[in-house]
Amino acid sequence: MYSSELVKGTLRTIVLNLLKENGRMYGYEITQRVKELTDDKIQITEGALYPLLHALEASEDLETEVEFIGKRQRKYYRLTKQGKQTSKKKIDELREFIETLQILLDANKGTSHGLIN
Amino acid sequence: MYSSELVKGTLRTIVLNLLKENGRMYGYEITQRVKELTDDKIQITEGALYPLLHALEASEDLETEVEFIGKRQRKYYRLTKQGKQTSKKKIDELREFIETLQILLDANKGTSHGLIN
DNA sequence: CACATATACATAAGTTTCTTATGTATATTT
DNA sequence: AAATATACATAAGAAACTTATGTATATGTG
Repeated sequence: MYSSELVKGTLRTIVLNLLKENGRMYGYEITQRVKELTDDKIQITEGALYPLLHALEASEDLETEVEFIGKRQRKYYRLTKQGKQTSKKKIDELREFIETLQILLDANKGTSHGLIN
Repeated sequence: MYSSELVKGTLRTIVLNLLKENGRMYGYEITQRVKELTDDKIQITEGALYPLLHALEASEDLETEVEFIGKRQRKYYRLTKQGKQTSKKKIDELREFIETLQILLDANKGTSHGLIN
């Protein structure tokens, strides 16, 4: 499990990316998919996910349709047209950010500093 | 510039890594170094940095020595023995987290989903 | 068939960690 | 001399979580 501060900033992008790749998903499915894909290393809590989904719906990046499995309700989310743009922007930003982080982490490697320990 | 939510979770690790690579640095120097290394894409604000440095000193991951350049004070920070362990742990965690993110971002690429748009 | 676990949603209080604003002071450049 | 850069610091407010709690249906197990 990663420290929660790390996951914090990337949750929104992770969700947008999943929806981009999968067309539509419901909340519980998202939590399970992330668990699977990350081998339990990232676990999205419901208290973080549901408010985020509601916010993305309110900003019109997501739209919903409710279905019933027996008597139990499922709320499916999918990207709106605007949401597809948002998701692309966020995903590109995250990829660039990762590159920048790697530059930072590798800076000064190969100098006399930091080689011991 | 990256959205602040992205930078949020990584600030502590970035600072610990810089100190690991550079031996000792003072606050203002850290802000400038990060600006340089990231080509202005990450700018650490003083309101974020100084409280963080104080917290890392309180937790005994950092120790300080004050020097004077003329009449102006500089407060140098360096990793303690414990801080070196903390920094290694945090840096390793960040590297792993980046790998996990890349798995997530590349999941489902190559299926029929997500190829259009 | 009772009980535990899994599925599925939701919200609220509290915490952490930043942003934004402000303050103080010295040094350098124009 | 005035603006900008260097150098520290703190405080109020905002954002985005965690943790706890609540409701309800469905499924597996001894």
